[in-house]
Amino acid sequence: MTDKRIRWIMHVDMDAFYASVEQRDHPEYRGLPVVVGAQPGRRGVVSTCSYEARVFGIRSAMPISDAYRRCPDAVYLRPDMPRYVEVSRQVLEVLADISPVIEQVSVDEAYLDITGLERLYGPPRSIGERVKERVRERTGLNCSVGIGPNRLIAKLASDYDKPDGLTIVDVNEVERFLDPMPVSNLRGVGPRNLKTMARLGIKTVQQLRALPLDQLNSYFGDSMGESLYRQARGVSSDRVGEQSGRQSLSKETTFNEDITDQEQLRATLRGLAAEVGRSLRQAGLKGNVVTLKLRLSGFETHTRQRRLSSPGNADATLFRVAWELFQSSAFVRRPVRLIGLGVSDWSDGAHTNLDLFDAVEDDERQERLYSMLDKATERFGNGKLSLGAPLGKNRK
DNA sequence: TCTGGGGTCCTTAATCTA
DNA sequence: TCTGTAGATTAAGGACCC
Repeated sequence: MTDKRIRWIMHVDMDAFYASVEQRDHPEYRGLPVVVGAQPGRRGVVSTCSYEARVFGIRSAMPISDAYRRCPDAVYLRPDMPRYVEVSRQVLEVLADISPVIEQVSVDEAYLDITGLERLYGPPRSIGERVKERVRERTGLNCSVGIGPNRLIAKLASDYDKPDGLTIVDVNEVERFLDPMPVSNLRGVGPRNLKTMARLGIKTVQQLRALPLDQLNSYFGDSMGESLYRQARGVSSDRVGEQSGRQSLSKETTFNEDITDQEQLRATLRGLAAEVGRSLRQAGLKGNVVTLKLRLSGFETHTRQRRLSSPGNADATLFRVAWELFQSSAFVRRPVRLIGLGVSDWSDGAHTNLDLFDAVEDDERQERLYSMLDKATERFGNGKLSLGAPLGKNRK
């Protein structure tokens, strides 16, 4: 039997998280516009900025050059992720003390299922106040809290009154809460879908709700159509803590100027392969698919991927495949703005003797082994080579 | 005009396979 | 053996999120 009780879901969102941590740790920054993100003068965007910086029109995801133009005297800082992760861990400890059903969705936000905690802590508002107070005591930082019957409403509620807000939406108030809201607040409504909405004359959730499902499907596709239909009615999952784990792992880098130098690209890709390889090994993961990402001048983006003959996480393997993808692409002589390397489709633990190759630490020797294998494959074909598990059959 | 990095999920077209 | 087809898988691109 499924539990049909109305649930109370809480969403906790740290206010201007990175910037607030910096202001907490550096009293001299308090009261000043603080911008955390790329270094001014280089390519990049704003990660987070303090509320003082927002007065100048600076926002997350804004090009750093734009932010600098708006406020050259702001404090510009590079993100210090290890410190933010540490503070995030402290916040999570506080939340775990309140409810055992908890799900961290990013470094600065989390969902809690607080259903049934009323007997312990009082009504939802008291629980929200308790969370805010405890987080402030433990970290010295403010957060915004939203509480509602499901994840969507909780999240919109925490956004509703920022910073330092606490918004509770009862199940009977959901539609009234949603009605005046701009559709851009809904999940999946970015610049593109917003344009389509504008063409249809839809600005608010109330207007969106007037559209029948088949019409939404025809404008936005079946999947997005259904999602919008449900969101407009305040319908969403109330499950907390069912994370599916990571699906891919990648590293990428943007050059300060577009480059064509093959040696520099090769060296960068080798570095990325080493970083991805290290992260994979730390996580105990091996992937079946290697993806090369290229962004050319003009922001033209392409990916090329190849399935490995056996799951891998060795630096040299990742580099070799990615470099081959690059060289066999039509982009070899084009100026490159960004290059990235990713790995996905985790193996279920199947092993082949190719693992022996991957275990060879010396990159040059490993590449020689692989080139010998490639030549042998050319001459005899995969089927004739005895390499343990059948090649290309390691899929789930 | 300018658009990072690291992800997820969806759509579509091409290709493989029963 | 050839051919057509439907469904699954793969590859690429894109929208979006934090």
